[in-house]
Amino acid sequence: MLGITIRDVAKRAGVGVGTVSRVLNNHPSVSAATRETVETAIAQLEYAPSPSARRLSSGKTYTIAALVPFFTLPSFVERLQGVVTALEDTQYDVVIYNVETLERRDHYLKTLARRQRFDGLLVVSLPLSDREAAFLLHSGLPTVLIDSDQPAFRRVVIDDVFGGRLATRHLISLGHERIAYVSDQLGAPFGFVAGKHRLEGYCQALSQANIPIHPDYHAAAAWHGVPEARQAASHLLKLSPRPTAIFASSDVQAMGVMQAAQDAGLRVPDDLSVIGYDDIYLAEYMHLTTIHQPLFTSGVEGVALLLDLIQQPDQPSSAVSLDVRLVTRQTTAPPAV
Amino acid sequence: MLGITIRDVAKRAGVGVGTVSRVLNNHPSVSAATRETVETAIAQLEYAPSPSARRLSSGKTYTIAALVPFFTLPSFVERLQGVVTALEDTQYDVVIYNVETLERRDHYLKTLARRQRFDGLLVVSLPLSDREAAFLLHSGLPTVLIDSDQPAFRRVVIDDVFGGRLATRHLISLGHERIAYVSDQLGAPFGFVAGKHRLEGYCQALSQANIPIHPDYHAAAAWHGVPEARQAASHLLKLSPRPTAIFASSDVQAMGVMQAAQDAGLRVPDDLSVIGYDDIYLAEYMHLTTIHQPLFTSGVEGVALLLDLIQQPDQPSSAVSLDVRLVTRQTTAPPAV
DNA sequence: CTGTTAGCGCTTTCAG
DNA sequence: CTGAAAGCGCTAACAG
Repeated sequence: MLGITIRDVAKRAGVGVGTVSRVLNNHPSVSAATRETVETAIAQLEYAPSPSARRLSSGKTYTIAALVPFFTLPSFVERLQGVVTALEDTQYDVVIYNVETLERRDHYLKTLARRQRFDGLLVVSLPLSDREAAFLLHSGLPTVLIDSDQPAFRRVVIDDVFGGRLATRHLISLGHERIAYVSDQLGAPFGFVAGKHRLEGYCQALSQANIPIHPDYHAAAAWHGVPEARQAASHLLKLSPRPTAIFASSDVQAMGVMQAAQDAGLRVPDDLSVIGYDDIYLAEYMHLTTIHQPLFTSGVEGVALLLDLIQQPDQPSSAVSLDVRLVTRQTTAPPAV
Repeated sequence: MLGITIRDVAKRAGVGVGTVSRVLNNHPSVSAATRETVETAIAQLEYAPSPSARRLSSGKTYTIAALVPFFTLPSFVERLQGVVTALEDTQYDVVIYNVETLERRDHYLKTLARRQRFDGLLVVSLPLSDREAAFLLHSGLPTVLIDSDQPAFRRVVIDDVFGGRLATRHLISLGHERIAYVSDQLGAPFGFVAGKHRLEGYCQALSQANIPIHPDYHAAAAWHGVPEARQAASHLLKLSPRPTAIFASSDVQAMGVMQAAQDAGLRVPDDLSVIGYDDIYLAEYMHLTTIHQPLFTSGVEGVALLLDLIQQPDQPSSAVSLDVRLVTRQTTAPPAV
């Protein structure tokens, strides 16, 4: 099995290497009989083609790269799982690059596009500056964006403004007026825009209901984690008048908010309503009311776009928009009277 | 930049391609002056060597494969993050294979070892049968096991029997005697042994404390998820006498247990103590008392072993054992009197 | 439909 | 210390 080459197979089958290559690649112009012979030889020899040789010769790598920020955050993991799963039945491998700092992002963006390391690139949830976008485009590496909205690319997008509106409207419909919002740093340092968009939706919903927007009711947590959101929410809960509901811009942050509520001796949803965003796997366990967005599916769709783009590189950019929806569980209720 | 080969660099620098290759690979026998010249040429031409060509020629792929079950379960993700992070500053890429069915496991095990697709393989948390072990060993692919204890391999192991003892002892020391255990199916279908080992430790601790082991107090959940553990725990909580404490064999399952407690109107830790296992990121948020095991670190250590093994393939098998420890939070307390 | 041949771009002896 | 040359194993014309 080791050291067996296409030449051995050719000899054994009594054909030329070209023919073996053709059956390997399902080329139509091989007679059934010949194909049969060759396949037998392949089986007998337990031959497996060398990926390296195939890559060099064909110029294709059968590998795509996925650039993912904060690998461990549940929402990114669920997207990534969609990617990995969608690629399972294809001939493509996926190599993962985890981005936790700006340096790494820049480093990867710069190096991944060089030479024929990959047939395609999937950028997950990472906003691209115009410069980076131009660079990638110019590099010729087929690239698809998931959860990132650069018009020059094929991409999978989610309407976070709408999601933010949905969340806030739900709270309003319950009778809340003092509604606070916990987000990340609104873009710094990676330029994530989801938090900003959800804020926008939040403001829209408030305005439409003629509820004044209270800047103090927006707290930006230092990071995307639980403890940071907890701290931000604690601050909010000390305000007077105290908000009766908090919209957290992610489910993970909603967990921090619920912790803060507990710290303050407030019961959810009796004393405080909490709504999250994402609907990660654990949200159900938390009984968390949240905005569901198709995380897994976004990965699957991204792969579909990319494979298509690899086949036909010169396609116009376009966006596939995925829907969000409200999932009502047990952390929201009408405000106490 | 595209289409620039080593030959162009050689011409530009006025040297042979061999010399360029040598500076590319930091071969010692290149004069400082020549190296300088070549490096300048490389920079001017913005040359980047073709990985495909390099692979074919050298027989090395600079890529390792990671086989991971249930990609999305937090404990596996944290191990994987250790792997990805440890590989960041090396020249190795990692491609991920997610295993959710026996078929996929067998498929991957069989195909990954064929030909020079990878320089090494990392098997995470997947027990290997003797047949599979023999197959991998025979294939010659350098393989390291993380959280799996096949003596024929280099591996990173965790003493789950000890961890189980630790958890149970903690409960006993608090005064509990009616201690139940929630696990997965004890091995089926993948043969995971962690649940079994933790059970063993549980039994040991009980015996040492002269507490009789009550078979009814062990419930095997249908899967590793929250709802399954919830159901298993619900069953336990209907027993009489009812257990005063439950040891869940993972933090995710502990969440299900806490849900079941809530369902039954029981307060944690007042009416029921709960201890988990793993200490995943969210455990702290849950205020969950648990057994900490070094998940991230196990990935890092596994990579170290593998890179070492790739350098020197003929090393004896050996195990690196990582420590577990008790982390006391707020879900355990003395039983109500 | 199929055999032959020329590379793909790099690494690595082998001389010198 | 360095240049020339022989592959690595496969794909893709090009003949036939």
